[in-house]
Amino acid sequence: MKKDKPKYKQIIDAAIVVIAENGYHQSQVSKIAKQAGVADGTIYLYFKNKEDILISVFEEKMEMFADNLKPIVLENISASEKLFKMIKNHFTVLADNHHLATVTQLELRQSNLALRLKINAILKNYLILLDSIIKEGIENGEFEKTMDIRLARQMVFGTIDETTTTWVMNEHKYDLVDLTSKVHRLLLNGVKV
Amino acid sequence: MKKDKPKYKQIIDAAIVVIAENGYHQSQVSKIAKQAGVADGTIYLYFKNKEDILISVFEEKMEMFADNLKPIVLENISASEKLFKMIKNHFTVLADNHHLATVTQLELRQSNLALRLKINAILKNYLILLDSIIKEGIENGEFEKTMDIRLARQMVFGTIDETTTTWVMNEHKYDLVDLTSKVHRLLLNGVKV
Amino acid sequence: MKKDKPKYKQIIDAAIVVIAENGYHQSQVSKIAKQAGVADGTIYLYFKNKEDILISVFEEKMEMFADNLKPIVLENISASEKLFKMIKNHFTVLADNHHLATVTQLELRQSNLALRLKINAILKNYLILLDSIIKEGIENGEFEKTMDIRLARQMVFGTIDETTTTWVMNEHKYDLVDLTSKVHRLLLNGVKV
Amino acid sequence: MKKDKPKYKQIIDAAIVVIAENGYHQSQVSKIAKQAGVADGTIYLYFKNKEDILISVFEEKMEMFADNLKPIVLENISASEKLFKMIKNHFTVLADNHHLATVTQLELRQSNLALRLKINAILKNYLILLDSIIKEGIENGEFEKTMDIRLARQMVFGTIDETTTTWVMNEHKYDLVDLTSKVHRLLLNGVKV
DNA sequence: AATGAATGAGCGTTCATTCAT
DNA sequence: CATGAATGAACGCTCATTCAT
Repeated sequence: MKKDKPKYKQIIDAAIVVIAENGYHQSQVSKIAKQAGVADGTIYLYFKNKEDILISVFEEKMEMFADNLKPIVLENISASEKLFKMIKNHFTVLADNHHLATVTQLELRQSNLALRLKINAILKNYLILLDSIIKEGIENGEFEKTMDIRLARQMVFGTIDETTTTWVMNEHKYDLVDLTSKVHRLLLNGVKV
Repeated sequence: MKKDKPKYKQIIDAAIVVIAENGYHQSQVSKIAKQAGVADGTIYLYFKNKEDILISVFEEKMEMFADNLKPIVLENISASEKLFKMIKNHFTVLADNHHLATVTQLELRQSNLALRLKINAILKNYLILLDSIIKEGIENGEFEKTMDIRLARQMVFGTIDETTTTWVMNEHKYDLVDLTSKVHRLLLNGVKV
Repeated sequence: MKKDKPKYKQIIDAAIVVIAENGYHQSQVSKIAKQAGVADGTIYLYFKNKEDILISVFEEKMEMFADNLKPIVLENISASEKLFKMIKNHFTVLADNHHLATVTQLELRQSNLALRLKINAILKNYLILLDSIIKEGIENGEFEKTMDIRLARQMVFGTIDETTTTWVMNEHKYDLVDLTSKVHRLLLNGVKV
Repeated sequence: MKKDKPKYKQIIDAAIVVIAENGYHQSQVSKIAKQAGVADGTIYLYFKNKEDILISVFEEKMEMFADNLKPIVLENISASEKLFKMIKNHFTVLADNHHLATVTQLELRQSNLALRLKINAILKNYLILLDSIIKEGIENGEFEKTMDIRLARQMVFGTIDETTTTWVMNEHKYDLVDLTSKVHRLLLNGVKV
C-alpha cells in the first residue's frame, strides 16, 4: 500500500508547508519535491498528478477531524456537550497546525471547481457525524424538534468555518480555542436573549 | 468618471456572464472582451488589469447588497426584524441572479489570495451594517448583552454564506428565499429548545 | 486568410531550415520561432500546434510538386515523355532545395504514425496525377495493358523515392537530376535486355 | 555470448510485439520488460541502451532475409529466376509475420536518424546480395548491360519496399505474396509494351 | 478612443537509465 | 544474475498585457 510508505506522508507534509508558505498558485510540483527531499519524478510514483496530491492532503487531514469526532459521538454525554467537544476539536486541530489551517481555510479554496467538489465529497463524512449529533439532540429533546437539520448543520459548520477563516486571515493573532465556549453558546441559544 | 461610461458596466456584466458560464479559470480576458463586444485592448482603457475587473465586479454588486441594507437599518423596527429583512434581501438578490450567485459563491473564491483580501475589504461595509444591527439589538435588550459581537456577526454571515453556497452547489434546485424564516429563527434561538 | 500572411510562409520556411539542420527530434517550437524571427506565441496564431506546422510544411511544398505536374499531364506529348518530365521535375525540385529534400526524405519520416498518415493523404493528389499518366499510356498502347496500375505506380514512386533518399543519405554528393534519363529508361524497360 | 542466452531472444521478441501493438513512441523500456517477463533493469544486462534493442531487432531479423537469400544466389538458375525467388522470399517472410512487417515498414522508421543509419548499414549485406544477382544478369546477357547497377538496385528495392509498406498501411487486406509475379514482371520489363 | 497582432514567461509530466539490495 | 525504486532533464502551449496604427 503506497499510503503506508514513508515517502507518501513525507510528500503530503511537504505539500502543506509549501502551499502554506507560497500560496496555492505558487506551489509548483518541483517546489514540493524539493521540500520533501525527493526528485520531481518520485512524486509521480506516489500520486497520479498534482491534483491528486492536493486531494490526498485533504483526505489525510480530514480523516483526522473525523477520526477525532467519531469517539466523541459515541460518548455517553449530552448532544450539547458533544457539540462543544466537536467545536473544540476542530479549533484545536487547526490551532495546533497553522500551516494546515492556512491551507484548508485559504489556499485550497483557490483550486478549481472539480477539485473542490472532490474536497466536498471528503468533507461529507465529517458532516454526517455532525448531522448525527444534531439528530440525537432533537430526539432526546435537547434541541428544537421543528428545526431543519440541514440548515442547522449549515449554521454550525458555516459558523465554525467563518470563525476559523477570520482567525487565519487575522494571522492567528488571538487564541482560536479560547472562542470555543462563546461559539458553542451562540450556536445553542442564538443571538436572542 | 470611467465608471459612468457605458462600456464600464458593459464589461462588468460581460465578466459575470463569462465567469458563470465558463468558470473562473476559463474566463480569459479575450473571452470577456468578446462577450462585451469590445476589443481586448479596450478592456485596459477601463480596467488596470484582469484582477481589477474582478474586484470591480464584486464592488459594483456588493454595493447593491449594502445599498439595499442601509434603509433597512434606518427603519423603525426591531433588530430582530432588521435581521430578518437583511437575510431575505441577501437571499433574494442572489436567487434573482443565478449568474451572480455562482460567481460570488464559487468562482470568485478561486482567485488568488491578494484578490480575496481586496474582496474582503469591500465586504467590510456590508458587515459593518450587520454589526450595527447586532449592536442595536444588544442595546435595546433584544439580544444577549454578554455575547461577542464579532462572533455573532461571523455566525450570521457564516450561516448565510454557507446556506447560499450549498444552494448554488445543489444547482439552485430549491427555493433559497423560502429558507429565510428558518434561518432567521435558528440564528435568533440557536439549536436549543 | 492566414496562409497569405507573410509570417505564415516565414514560419514554414524556418521550420524546414531548423528541421534540416537539427533533425526532427531536436526541432523545438522555440527554435523554429527564433529562426523565423517571431515570438514562440506567434507560432500559435498561425498554427494549431506543432504537428500542424509539420503538416503544413508538407502541404505547402507537395503542392509545388503537384502544381508543376499538372500542366505536364495536360501537354500534347506521349505518356513516356510525361513520365520523363515528372521524374525530372521531382528530382529538380529537391536538388534545388537541399533542406527540403532532407526534411521530406529523412526527417519527416520520423514523425509519429498519425502525422505520417496525414502526410500520405496529402501525397495522394500527386499519386493520382501519376496514375493518370500510367492509365493514358495503357490506353494509347504505349504501356503494357495487362499490368496492375497500382503496382506500376508503386514501382515508379518507390524507385524515385528510394533514389532520392539514397542521394540525400550520400549527402548530395552527385547530381540527382543527371540520373533522370537512366531512371526513366529503367522504369520503361525494366532490367531485362 | 549474450546473444545465445534465452533472455536475449526473449527481449527481442517482446520488443517486436510491443512495438507492433503500441507503436514506436509508446514502446517504453518498462513495457518491453514487462512483455518479456523480466525487470526493467535486466534489459540493461543484455542491451547497452534502448537504441541497442531496436538495432538488435533489426539485426536479428534482417539476418533472416540475408540467410534465406544466400542459397538462392548460389543456385544454378537464371538471374531472372533468382530475382523472382528474392522477391517471393521478401514478401513471404513479412506476410508470415505481420508484427515484424509493421515494425520494419512503419514503426522503426520513426526512430531517429542515427538509428536509421545503423539500420541501413545492416541492410547493406542484403543489398550486396541483390547487387550480385544484378551483376550476374548483366554478365550473362540477361540484363541490359548499359544500365547503372546502383540505380537498378534502388529500383528493385524501392519497388519491393513501397509495395510492402502500402500493403501494411492497407492493414494486410490483400495477399502480398500473390503480387510476386506481377512485381517481378514489372521490374524485368518496365512499364513499356 | 479603439483596435487586435504580437509578445514571452512559466510549468506539469514522462521515461531512459542507474544502483543499492 | 536479477530487481525495481528513484532519478532529473527536457518542452509544448497559454494568455495577460502592450503598443503601433
